[in-house]
Amino acid sequence: MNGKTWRNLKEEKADEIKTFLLKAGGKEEARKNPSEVWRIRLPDALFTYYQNRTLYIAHGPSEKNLLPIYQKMEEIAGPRYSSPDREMLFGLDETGKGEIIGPVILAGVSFPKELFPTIDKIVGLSDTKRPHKFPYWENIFKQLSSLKVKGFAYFVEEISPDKLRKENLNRLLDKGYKKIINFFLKGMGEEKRLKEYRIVLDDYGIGKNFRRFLQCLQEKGAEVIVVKSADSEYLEVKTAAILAKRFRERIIKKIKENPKYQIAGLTIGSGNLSDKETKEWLRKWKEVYKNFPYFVKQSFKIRI
DNA sequence: GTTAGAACGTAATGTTAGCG
DNA sequence: CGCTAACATTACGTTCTAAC
Repeated sequence: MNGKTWRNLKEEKADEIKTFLLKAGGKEEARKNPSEVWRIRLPDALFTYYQNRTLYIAHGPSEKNLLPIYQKMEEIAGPRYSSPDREMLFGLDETGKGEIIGPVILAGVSFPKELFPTIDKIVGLSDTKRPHKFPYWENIFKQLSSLKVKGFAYFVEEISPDKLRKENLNRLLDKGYKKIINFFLKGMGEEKRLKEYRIVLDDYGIGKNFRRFLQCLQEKGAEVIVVKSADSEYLEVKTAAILAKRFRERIIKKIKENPKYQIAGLTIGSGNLSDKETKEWLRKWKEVYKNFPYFVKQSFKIRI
């Protein structure tokens, strides 16, 4: 079973979608959980609407028959993301802040607004709020990469655990994002083109200097948006989040598969401290080798 | 297999009581 | 009066559980 999630779907819109699904041959089934509002089954697909306004779609291996239904649903509910109001969209996001293993990865993506519907199809319904195996991220990444010829571009920055030990995380994020933006500015040639851009990033606690830099971009004509949980509102930020995730997962995978970094049958696990395998690996590694390898964040103040 | 929600981790930053 | 330690809040995460 494959799943897709549609978040922040308003009650009225959900009602309209329900009516439409029933008309399209769906059969309403009994709620199986107090958090559910309704569930409707179509051939090879189950639509469940939850009280927190999430519509979850569980479907079989082929979703070809569902495409017209998705299309109709979008017509009813409107776009899930803030519509493109500029020619070019530019989103930034990071991943790996809360993990003890591996770097923090920053990503920036830019694409022309014409690609918005295409990218929406690729990442719009993808489920990024829970863990997935590497091929899940890789598959999305490959689809996005194929859009390079049509103007999709990305840049990735890495903050190593070593850097994190010496400097404030948020200031490193400031620097990393600035670097990414400058790289793009160079790529676009003329700053005049800033007028075509909408730049969106998450509010992680931006520093004064970087804020000034962003202000400067705004004065030069760019639309700059800094908001909390930007990835659920802006497609360009969600796309950047996926890219960051893919690059981080690739690094984690390489470490995990390296026999040099396995001990007593243990791998590094997910890299998060709440992962029992990660914690056990850290304990064992310290016991045997005393010092940790380069990819362990010494900045974390925990005793193992 | 899914959800919601809480528990459990980190870092950074905002707030405030109280000490010298 | 100013500084600082302690507490609270807000981000980022994963995992567990009850309910299907």
